[in-house]
Amino acid sequence: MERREIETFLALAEELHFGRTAERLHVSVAMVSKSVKKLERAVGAPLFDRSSRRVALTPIGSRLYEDVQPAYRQLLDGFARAVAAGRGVEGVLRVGFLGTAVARFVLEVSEEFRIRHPDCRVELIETSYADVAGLLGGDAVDVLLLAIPDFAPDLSSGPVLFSEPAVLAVSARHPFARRDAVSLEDLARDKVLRPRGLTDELDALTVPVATPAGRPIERGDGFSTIQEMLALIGAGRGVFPVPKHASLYDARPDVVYVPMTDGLPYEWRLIWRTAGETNRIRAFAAAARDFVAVNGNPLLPAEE
Amino acid sequence: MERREIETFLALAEELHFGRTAERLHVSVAMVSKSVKKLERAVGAPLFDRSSRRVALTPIGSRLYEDVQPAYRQLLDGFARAVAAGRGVEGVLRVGFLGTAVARFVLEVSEEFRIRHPDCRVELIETSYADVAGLLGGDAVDVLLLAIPDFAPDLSSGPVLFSEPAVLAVSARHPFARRDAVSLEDLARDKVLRPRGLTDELDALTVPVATPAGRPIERGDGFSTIQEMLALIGAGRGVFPVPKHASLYDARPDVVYVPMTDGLPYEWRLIWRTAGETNRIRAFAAAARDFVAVNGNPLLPAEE
DNA sequence: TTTCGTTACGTTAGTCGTAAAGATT
DNA sequence: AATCTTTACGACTAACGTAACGAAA
Repeated sequence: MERREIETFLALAEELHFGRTAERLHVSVAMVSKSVKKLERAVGAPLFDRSSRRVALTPIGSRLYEDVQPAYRQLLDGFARAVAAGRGVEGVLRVGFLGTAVARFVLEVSEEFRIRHPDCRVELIETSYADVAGLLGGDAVDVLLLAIPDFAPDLSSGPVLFSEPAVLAVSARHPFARRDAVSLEDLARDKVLRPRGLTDELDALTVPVATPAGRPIERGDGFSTIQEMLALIGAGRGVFPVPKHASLYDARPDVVYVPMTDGLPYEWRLIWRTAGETNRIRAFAAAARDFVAVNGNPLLPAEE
Repeated sequence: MERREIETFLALAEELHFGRTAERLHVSVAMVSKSVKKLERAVGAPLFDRSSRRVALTPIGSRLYEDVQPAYRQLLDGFARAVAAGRGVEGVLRVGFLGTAVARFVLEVSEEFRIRHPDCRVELIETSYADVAGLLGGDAVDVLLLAIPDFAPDLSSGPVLFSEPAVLAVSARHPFARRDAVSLEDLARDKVLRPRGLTDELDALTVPVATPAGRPIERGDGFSTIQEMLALIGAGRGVFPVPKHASLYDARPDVVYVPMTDGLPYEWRLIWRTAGETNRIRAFAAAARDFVAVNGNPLLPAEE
């Protein structure tokens, strides 16, 4: 009972003519004959009553058709649905991002993506630090724009889309506020705020746990949103390294952004579950790659 | 989406382990890997999230399983039903016969058949001449015990089970009644009764339409049952050739059976629709063949 | 180091189309 | 004679297992 035999049986049961069946299936007439014969051999009884003038279903063949036709249809439907979800660039793609600033980038890439693939709707989902791991693991978003390198073995990431130096957000009254630059080493002199809900591992990837010289970098209050973080900074409760674009998008009188000399650069890339990779994701990643190839870092002024 | 791929997918979705899946399907682990990969390639997305330590369904894989599992089950059920109807010797076999005398033979063969195939019920259906063509053509019986050679191109027949000479049933007051024998030539001197509902072709096969010398053999009144035929004979309304065993089983004072010198012998065999041939039929034919090989003609006294 | 999934490769079996044959009207 | 199904045969593909390899704990 192979797929080809079933398809041949169903087609012949409908056409009742070997020639037309062969044409419909794009195979030779000989193959139709052989496939039917093989199925009949497997069943142990003729399925068609045929002469060179007439082709008709036997009672057993008729019963088999009634049973198999809907089941096979259902099978094809299920398969088609899986293909649409996997290969087809249609349906819905859920793109997560972190912070309102990058929303602009995601929006512009989505615009390009929508032009290329009009059948695929894009849902933009702003997420908090706490959800970074949860969202991807829990199948709440398909792809996430992050500046954190691969942090889990079952995740894949696209190429670096754009890179930014780190700046340190400090209170306007903080001693650092008057300096031209700070280094990682300086982080040991204050407390670094901590995004709430992040695993220790992820937190360490965002901000090192020790300075290059080996001094521990202490963690301070937790926060859930960017705004909350900035409020804590303004109140002098600690410092936090952010990508440079934040100095443009999140300017506040009580917060100063000081360039970091040796902070890890923020390398933005798309991240998705390896096991959940689909054509939609590949297409979105391609659109993002192509977008930055033309426009460069969309969050910072073009460099001369 | 081949059968093997579907089975592998379903088995792996249930086992979540390549080794056990391979064992269950009696294939190598390599084949499981390749089949799954091929299906994933066709779908365009991973169906399993797997490492050397863990195998889990992806959302797309999970959805595909939900869709495919019941459909495939239904497909197998339909196929199994066809196999049971065709290859399996189980279910019901409807055996038709003509005249109560041969019922004894059919009964004894059924007895043997039942011993060989306890899962198959046998239904005995006595039929009238009128139904011979209709019963077989209309799927009312599966196999029929007849003494008429192949009369339709889409019918098959087994070997001759037993053979009997023809005798002519005549009225006890008929001139033939005192003769030791009659010939086909004599049939032109009276009217031959005609089974009702028989096609001309079938009627001609039962009783020739002309004598060897070319004189027409006229047909008389019609009858539907053997008893009716005998009543007409007794009343002197005509004659009718019957197999010799009728002289033993249907003896009546007003009817005399005269041996025919050149009548076609009655060659009893099983007949069935070629397109409806099943293992049940083959098995019943085999039982009948074996029965007569041991017992000879069960309707006549054993010859010395 | 063990367990488990993947890749490589050579053998084997089966698929397929062309063309000739057989059957039916 | 024309139409339609079946059989024969040769080229080719892919299915399969063994064994080596790679990754994970």
